[in-house]
Amino acid sequence: MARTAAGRRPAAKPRRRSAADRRRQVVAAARRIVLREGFEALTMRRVAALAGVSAAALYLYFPDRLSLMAAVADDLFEGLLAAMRAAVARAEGDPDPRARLHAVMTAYLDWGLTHPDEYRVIFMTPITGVAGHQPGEPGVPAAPTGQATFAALQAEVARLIALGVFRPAEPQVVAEAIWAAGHGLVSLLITKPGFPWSPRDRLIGTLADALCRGFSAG
Amino acid sequence: MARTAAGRRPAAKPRRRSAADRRRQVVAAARRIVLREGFEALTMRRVAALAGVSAAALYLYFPDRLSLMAAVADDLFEGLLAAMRAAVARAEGDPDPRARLHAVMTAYLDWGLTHPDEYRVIFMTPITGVAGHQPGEPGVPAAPTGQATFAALQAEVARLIALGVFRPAEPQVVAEAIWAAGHGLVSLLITKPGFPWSPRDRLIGTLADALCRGFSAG
DNA sequence: CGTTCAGATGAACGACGTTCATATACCGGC
DNA sequence: GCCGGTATATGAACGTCGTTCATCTGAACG
Repeated sequence: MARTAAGRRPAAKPRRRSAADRRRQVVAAARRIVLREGFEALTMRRVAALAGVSAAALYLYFPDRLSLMAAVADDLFEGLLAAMRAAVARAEGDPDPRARLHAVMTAYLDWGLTHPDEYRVIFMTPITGVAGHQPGEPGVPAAPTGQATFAALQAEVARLIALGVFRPAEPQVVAEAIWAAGHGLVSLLITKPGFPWSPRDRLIGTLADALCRGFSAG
Repeated sequence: MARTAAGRRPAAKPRRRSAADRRRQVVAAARRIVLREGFEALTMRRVAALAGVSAAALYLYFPDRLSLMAAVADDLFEGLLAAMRAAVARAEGDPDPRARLHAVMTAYLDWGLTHPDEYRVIFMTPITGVAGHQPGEPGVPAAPTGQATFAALQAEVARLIALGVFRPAEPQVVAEAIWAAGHGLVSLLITKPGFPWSPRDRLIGTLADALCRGFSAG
């Protein structure tokens, strides 16, 4: 009953707001919650309240909470993708081809560490029923923006291999390994802040250098 | 009201079990739940029921749910530590010093992938209030067994550096990077089972080889 | 104007973590 | 042997969560 005046029904052109628009509006509200109140506040009731809808209405657009979070993740992915693209563009003219990969990696790590709540939504949201889950049958549909982000990394790796800078290998596997290593660093720093970590800069540099060296030819 | 006959009050010798024993009993019940019903079932009420106590009684031994989970994590850590020790012992006589590290790494990865629920308790339990958390001020006390596990990895790295197999570096940083990379692989495979991953064996081998090569001298 | 029907709602359900007044069982002092 | 004090455990309760459902509403169509 809170703000029905604005939210209940847009009087004039009522059905001009399609279901897809409503969906977007809900996702936008959810994103605002993550940004302003953090990961823990990402709740169906909270999202509904901020979107000016009842909690039950969310289930008209998303079958359950995990699907909503998947949509939010896809939305938040754009921030990460933009940061990585910007880093690549910045390193565009660098003569060392490795610098591009290094830029992509550090951009990923920096973004994750400066946006921990968003990172948790995107990459650390647990999947229900891990034990009985079948790989290859996604419980939640994959996010297109996320696929684009991984594709960018994979393309970067493929280029390095084609140039002979990296030793011959399947770009897919190498990209997955690099992604996993970076994700491990970010997620561990987020999940275990009490561990006596070495300085972050040193940690990031050590891991990025080791991976570059490890995949390099020669 | 279910099984009060057996659980409500142990009539005969109630106080012969000291507080520490009670704590252990609760942790044992929690571990059984993780093993038999999975991570999602690790609930205060469920643990209490299996331990034959009321839910409120848990708060006599643990200030909150996260502290209970920390104790469970320390308990589960022994399984991982044993697996890693066994792998090291198996590779004891190998002439290649890198083989020991390789054994430790693959033991870690294998254990995590074959015990996803336990792995989630140990390494993927989210910390409350990430946003405002101060690194260095642990929200939950560190698990001694966990420290021992990391120390084993660090010692392995230090030995490789001392032997000149690895290039000179601080063992602490290198061990952290290796741990992070391995954790990333395990946690991503657990959290994103829908992603079109390369075969696990190939993934594990690629990452382990790249890290070994990346930190090696020469 | 009357009917139909998708869209939205409030209330409710069961489960969760956590708290609290209450009751019980033990233990030292008489 | 009894008694009061104290630690220990409890059931009930609070507020919140995800989710479901009968009900209502208001636009669209004849």
